[in-house]
Amino acid sequence: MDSRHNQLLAALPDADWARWQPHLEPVTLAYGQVLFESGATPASVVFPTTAVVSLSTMTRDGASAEFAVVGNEGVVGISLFMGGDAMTGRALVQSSGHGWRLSAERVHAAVERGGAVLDLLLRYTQSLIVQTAQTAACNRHHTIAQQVSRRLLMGLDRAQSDELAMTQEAVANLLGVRREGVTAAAQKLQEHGLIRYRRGHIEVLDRLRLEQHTCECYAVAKKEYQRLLPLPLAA
Amino acid sequence: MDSRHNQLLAALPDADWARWQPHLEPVTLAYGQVLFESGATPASVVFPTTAVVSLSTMTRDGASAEFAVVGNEGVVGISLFMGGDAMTGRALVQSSGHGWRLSAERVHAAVERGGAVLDLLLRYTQSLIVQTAQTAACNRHHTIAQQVSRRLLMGLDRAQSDELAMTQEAVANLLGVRREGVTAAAQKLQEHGLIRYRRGHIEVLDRLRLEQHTCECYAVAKKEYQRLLPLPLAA
DNA sequence: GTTTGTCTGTTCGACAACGCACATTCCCGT
DNA sequence: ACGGGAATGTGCGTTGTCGAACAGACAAAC
Repeated sequence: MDSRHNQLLAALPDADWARWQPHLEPVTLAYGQVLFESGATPASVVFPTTAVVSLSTMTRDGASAEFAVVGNEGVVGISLFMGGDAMTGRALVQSSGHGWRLSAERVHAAVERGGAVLDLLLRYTQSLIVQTAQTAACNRHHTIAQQVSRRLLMGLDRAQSDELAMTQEAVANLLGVRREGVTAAAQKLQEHGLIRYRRGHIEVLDRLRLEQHTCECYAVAKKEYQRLLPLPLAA
Repeated sequence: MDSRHNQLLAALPDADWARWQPHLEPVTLAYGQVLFESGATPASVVFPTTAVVSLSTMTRDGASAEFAVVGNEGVVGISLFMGGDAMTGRALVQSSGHGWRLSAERVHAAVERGGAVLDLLLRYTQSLIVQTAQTAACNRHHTIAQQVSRRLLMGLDRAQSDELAMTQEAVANLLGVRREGVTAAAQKLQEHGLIRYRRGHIEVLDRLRLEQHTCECYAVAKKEYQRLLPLPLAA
């Protein structure tokens, strides 16, 4: 598994890459694993390659709501370079896979050095803010069906195949809605031939029509990421 | 109006303050004014002193949802130091007042210089992320009454008095709910003696009980701000 | 003091999502 | 091959919010 399968790592200038590369440690992330707990100070950031991580806030009464998804396009643990060490919100592994870990110490050093690395991390953070803000609006205004579609597409962008290994209940927990609501939405999507699912697996058949079916929140977040972190950097 | 009535400016180390002070221009912000439009590149950041600014995302069909509030504790236009020049989301003046403007050029220079100034701006940005993420969860799980209370408290923290100059319809637009819902919530709050209102004015009578009535979202965001930007820095 | 426009109060039906209970179906491991 | 457990399907009644329409009531301007 190439380290540079993570797009942020891939976008590093050669000099910075050379500095980091010896200190990147491979990590295996398993579904359900709590990567960082709310309030804790992470010992390192994680650049996912094949794993997908979900960031969510918990409410007093036990409910939760995802506000961002991080896969091989990003990094988990931004609080380490934003200055406040502790995370707010929980980082939960949503899809098993791999990633690379870099110690807090190295991250801090990179921030002090500044330059292209810091610029990259900050740009990514801005895209994360946009994603979060868009999620807030989505939670307010859009139907469950739209949100399910959005979430599937976001998962797909970070997956290696057309198939997501997640149950409807898992989707419901992420969105913070009832499982039955997700079931109903999934049924409609399947009737229309946009997806096909079986216990714990959701396959996207017609990505284009799924995008049309979704609210704009998906496109807005994706577009903003592409604007802030254009792929040419990764080439 | 003291420049250092803005808490971020007040927290600057003397050396940095000396560098910035000659270049801060006073601005007057009027209710309803669009400070930054979505997609535009701001020419400067604004540090509010008495004004209050609301950050919101617009949906395709014209609805909107506020995801953060910025007053004298923060700065508007973070995209200028985060690297992507353009803002996503609209910055709307919610309460008339004053602030200080600093040109994009100076902001960029400060980022390159790094050090305490950058650290301060990044810490503030992290608190903004927390506020946004919490808003997302709040939109998902909490009732209109709770959200109205939360929003009143957030306005109060950034106001100079116990009275907020805003109509119920304005509150509804911010939250992205119907005006009638806000009316119902305000009535209950008034019955219980927590607030008193008349056309376009809302006075908070019992702040403590209002805080108890609200969801935790208010406290979470406030606490995180205080953790990341403790007041001693401002002394 | 009257007018005008804005703000607030109140109603109705409609609908999305909720909470709960339980039936069914499929996968997986032994 | 088959049983157990997890995942999905379905049916209630209930609640919260919406959309629209209109009545009253206040404040500022003329």
